[in-house]
This record gives sequence, structure tokens and C-alpha cells, in this order.
Amino acid sequence: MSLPEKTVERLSEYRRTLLDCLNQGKSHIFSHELAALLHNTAVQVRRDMMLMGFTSMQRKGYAIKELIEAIGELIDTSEGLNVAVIGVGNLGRAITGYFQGKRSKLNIVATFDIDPEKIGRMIAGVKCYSLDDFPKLVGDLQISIAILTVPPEHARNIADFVASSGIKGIQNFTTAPLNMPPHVYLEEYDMITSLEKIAYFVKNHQG
Amino acid sequence: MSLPEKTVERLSEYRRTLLDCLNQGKSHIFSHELAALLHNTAVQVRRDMMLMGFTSMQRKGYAIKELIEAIGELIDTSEGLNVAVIGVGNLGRAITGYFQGKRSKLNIVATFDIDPEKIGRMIAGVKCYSLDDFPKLVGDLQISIAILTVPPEHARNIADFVASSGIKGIQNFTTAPLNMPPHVYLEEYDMITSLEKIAYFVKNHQG
DNA sequence: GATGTAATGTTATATTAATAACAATGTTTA
DNA sequence: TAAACATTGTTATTAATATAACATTACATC
Ligand SMILES: NC(=O)c1ccc[n+]([C@@H]2O[C@H](COP(=O)([O-])OP(=O)(O)OC[C@H]3O[C@@H](n4cnc5c(N)ncnc54)[C@H](O)[C@@H]3O)[C@@H](O)[C@H]2O)c1
Ligand SMILES: NC(=O)c1ccc[n+]([C@@H]2O[C@H](COP(=O)([O-])OP(=O)(O)OC[C@H]3O[C@@H](n4cnc5c(N)ncnc54)[C@H](O)[C@@H]3O)[C@@H](O)[C@H]2O)c1
Repeated sequence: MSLPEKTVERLSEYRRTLLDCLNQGKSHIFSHELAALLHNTAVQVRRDMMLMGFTSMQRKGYAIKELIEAIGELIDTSEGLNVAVIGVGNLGRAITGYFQGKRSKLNIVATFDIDPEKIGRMIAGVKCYSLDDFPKLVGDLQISIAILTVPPEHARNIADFVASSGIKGIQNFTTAPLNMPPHVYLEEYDMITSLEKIAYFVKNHQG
Repeated sequence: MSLPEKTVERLSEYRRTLLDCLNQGKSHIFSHELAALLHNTAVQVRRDMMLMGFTSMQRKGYAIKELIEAIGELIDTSEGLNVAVIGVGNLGRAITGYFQGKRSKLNIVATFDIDPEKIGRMIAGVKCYSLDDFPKLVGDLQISIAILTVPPEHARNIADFVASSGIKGIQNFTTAPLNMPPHVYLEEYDMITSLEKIAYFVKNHQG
């Protein structure tokens, strides 16, 4: 009953692009226009619209404002989702800083570390807590998503700990593959692998 | 003729895991052992082995050292591939710093920016050049892959510029979707989209 | 009002990837 | 040596995703 993963990804991208269009004063957009802005195809756009049950003004294209709202209905929760960053090193700091200032329904409300130098301080605009306080703060701050940017050798233990504290989703930037229970939605991004894949296809000159 | 993308990704992960195994003194590994370390299945491992044409010691498992080398044959080039980071902000610095110290066949040999404060200095251990010098340095330093971490509003122009200078692969961390000619292998990772996807599946409680 | 057209919504097909099925092979043990 | 077993390599099936095909709609124009 839920949308395909790839469609959800595209909806997120559609929305961001549509917000730009709205700011430029556009009120409607054709499937092929949106497709061109995102380097995919008009058919794909229309198919995604169909899957989410959104229907156009016949012959006028899709109403941008309404579409943005419809995507929001699917992706956002009314109060927003609170996010924690675990491990405030170089990457964790970059991510935390990046999200500050972006007003969205995803708010980084806390960071966690074990380095006493960092605990208690504001890091990239967000308070850093001891990881020991995580279970308590999950409840207090209504945290539902954790971004994992700790050293890879600790990733598994920390992920298990975090998951057992009631988190619903994890974004793992560590190179250590995780194994989560089914009630925790896990998304992994392995930067090294991603680059090595590029290397492979560059080497085997796919073009 | 070339391997499926997903297989290439897994090969990279296999190799990293296998290196750990080798360090622990293991010489052979069964498909189900490797699978368990990576939370995928033995069948998937064997199928990948088949696709890359690697064959086991019957009943003894796969020879780890040889397998690592075989994966290297596919992914690495003998001299290694040189990489540039374009846009040395928070994310670019984190990535550059991360790759320093990792000895691998992927070397970040230069960074580029337009901020005069940064140009000419060492940033995260690598010299920062003016983007204007990029076409020249691509040749001098044999750069074949660019990591794009510039502000999204400039991403398209810079990507076009970089591609026209002879780069073979681009890793785009910008939220701006790119459109590259077929001889440039493009990999995009959109962190916002990735998180919004988690939000969607958390909200729709897939577990 | 018929005709052409530009766009949509939906069904059908093709591609890609994951999973399952299973025969073949070597190993151990009786 | 035969039977039981563990493990592999490969082929077959299923699932997920993207692409294509096409009938339908609304409107413009003659
Ligand atoms: N920096 C990058 O661009 C990059 C690229 C690819 C992968 N990664 C991965 O991201 C992770 C973080 O990378 P980084 O460069 O930020 O590393 P880092 O060393 O700068 O940061 C790690 C942080 O985690 C903290 N930490 C250590 N143990 C902890 C624990 N038990 N609980 C909570 N916090 C703990 C450390 O105090 C430190 O602040 C690593 O797993 C790395 O493999 C990073
Ligand atoms: N920081 C993150 O964790 C994060 C997360 C998601 C996406 N991103 C994306 O990554 C990109 C970089 O993010 P950041 O947080 O590092 O931003 P940042 O502002 O810290 O860094 C941007 C850098 O690009 C340089 N720059 C600007 N114009 C340039 C040009 N024309 N040529 C070369 N360099 C130029 C700036 O001088 C600066 O050093 C952005 O597109 C952002 O959307 C970052």
C-alpha cells in the first residue's frame, strides 16, 4: 500500500524543484517541463503522479502549489520529525550545520558524542549530549530518526543501542553495514563504495 | 559486458570486509560467512562471484587474498585514479580529510574553490587551487574523477565546466540534479531526499 | 460541429535485480 | 566403497523498476 521507494525519492526531488518554480511565479507545470528540470522523463513523472493519486488540471498541467502540498501530505508529518546526529566529527558537524537554517519538517534537535570535549557544548548550532543520555532524550525531544556518523568500528553497537531506545529510522553513513530489526527503517550510504563504483565504470569506459 | 551496478557496489563492500578477515588471519571464507558479515545472502554472494568469474576452492570456501586481488583487478587501476574535490566547504573538507590517511587507489590530489581565502592554502591536507586552473591541472595531475560539493545554484555550470575539461566521472553531492554527456559517469547522492525517504517510511510505519 | 493537437492516465512490455531451485562436486563417515 | 552432507555454480523464477504504447480528454481552429 505504500509507494515504491524510487517514487518516494523522486517525490522529494519534485517538491524541491517545484518550490523553485513557485518562487519564480509559475502556477502550473507540464509533466515534460518538470521532467526536463530533473533529467528524467515525462512518462516517469506522470506515472509517479498516478501512483500518488494526484491529478492534473486537464491540459493546463499540474497545479504546483497543490502538488507541493500533496507531496507534503505524504512525506511530512504535521509537527515534523526530529532527528539526532550521533558522532559529531567532521561529517556529523557538516551535516548538522547544513540542516540549520534550512527550515523543513526535519529538524536536527540534538547531537551525541562520547568525547568529553564536545559534550555539553553547542556544535554546529545544536547542543551536544552524552550518548548515555540518548534513551532519555529520545522521549523528551521526540526523536525518531538517527543519523549515524561515528567511527565504523563502533557503528554496530551504537546502532543497536540507538535502535533499542525506540528510534524509527537510521541513516548510516558509516562503512559498517548494519542489521536492524524490521521496525527500524534503515538507509545506508557508503561513500567509498560509491566512489569505487565510479572508478569501475570510468575504467571500463562505459561511454 | 560490464558487471551490474549493484554487483560492483557489493564487490567494493566485499573487499573491505575481506581485508578485515585477512587481518584476522583467515585465509578462506564460505559464501554464507561473507554474507553474514554483510547482511545479505549466501546466494547473492555466490552469484556475484559467478558474475565476476571468480571460483572457489571446492568445499574450502573462497581464497580471501586472491579474491581481494580479483576485485582489485576489476575496480582499481594499477596506478590508481586521481580525484578532485570541487568546493571546499564543510562537506568538501570532511570528505577530503577523510580520504587522507586511507591508503587506497583513489587519491584526492587537489581541491578547488573560488574563495580567495582558500585558494593557495592547504585544506584538510590537500592544496586548494582556483577553479580557473582546473582544465590545466586535470592534465598535470591526471585527475579523472570530480567530487562536487559546491552550492547547489552553481552546480550545473560547474559540472558542465568540469566535464568539458576531460573528467570521466562525477560524484554529485549537490541537491541540483545534473545532466551529463554519456562519456561522464555520473553518480548522485541527495542527502535531503534520502532523509525524506526515511521520513516517509517511518511515518507509514512499514514495520 | 468536425478535425487536429497536446497533454494526461493507465495498461502493457522490457529491463534489471533478487531469490529460489537444483544438479554437480568434493568430503566425511560408516 | 557407499551414503550422507556441505558447498558450490548455474539456471529458472519472481519481484521491482523503467519504458513504451495507447486510448482518452479538453480545447483550439477551421
Ligand atoms: N568524513 C567523511 O566525509 C566520511 C566519508 C565517508 C565515510 N565516513 C564515515 O563517517 C563516519 C564519521 O566520519 P568522520 O570523518 O566524521 O570521523 P571523525 O573521527 O571526525 O568523527 C567521529 C566522531 O564520533 C565520535 N565518537 C567516537 N566514538 C563514539 C561513540 N561510541 N559514541 C558516540 N560518538 C562517538 C568521536 O568523538 C568523533 O566526534 C565514519 O564511520 C566514516 O567512516 C565519513
Ligand atoms: N554539508 C552537508 O552535510 C550537506 C548535506 C547535503 C547536501 N549538501 C550539499 O553539498 C554542497 C556543499 O555543502 P556545504 O555544507 O559544504 O556548503 P558550504 O557553503 O560550506 O561550501 C561551499 C563551498 O563551495 C565554494 N564555492 C562557491 N561557489 C563556488 C564556485 N563557483 N566554484 C568553486 N567553489 C565554489 C564556497 O567557497 C565554499 O567553500 C551544497 O550543494 C549542499 O547542498 C551538503
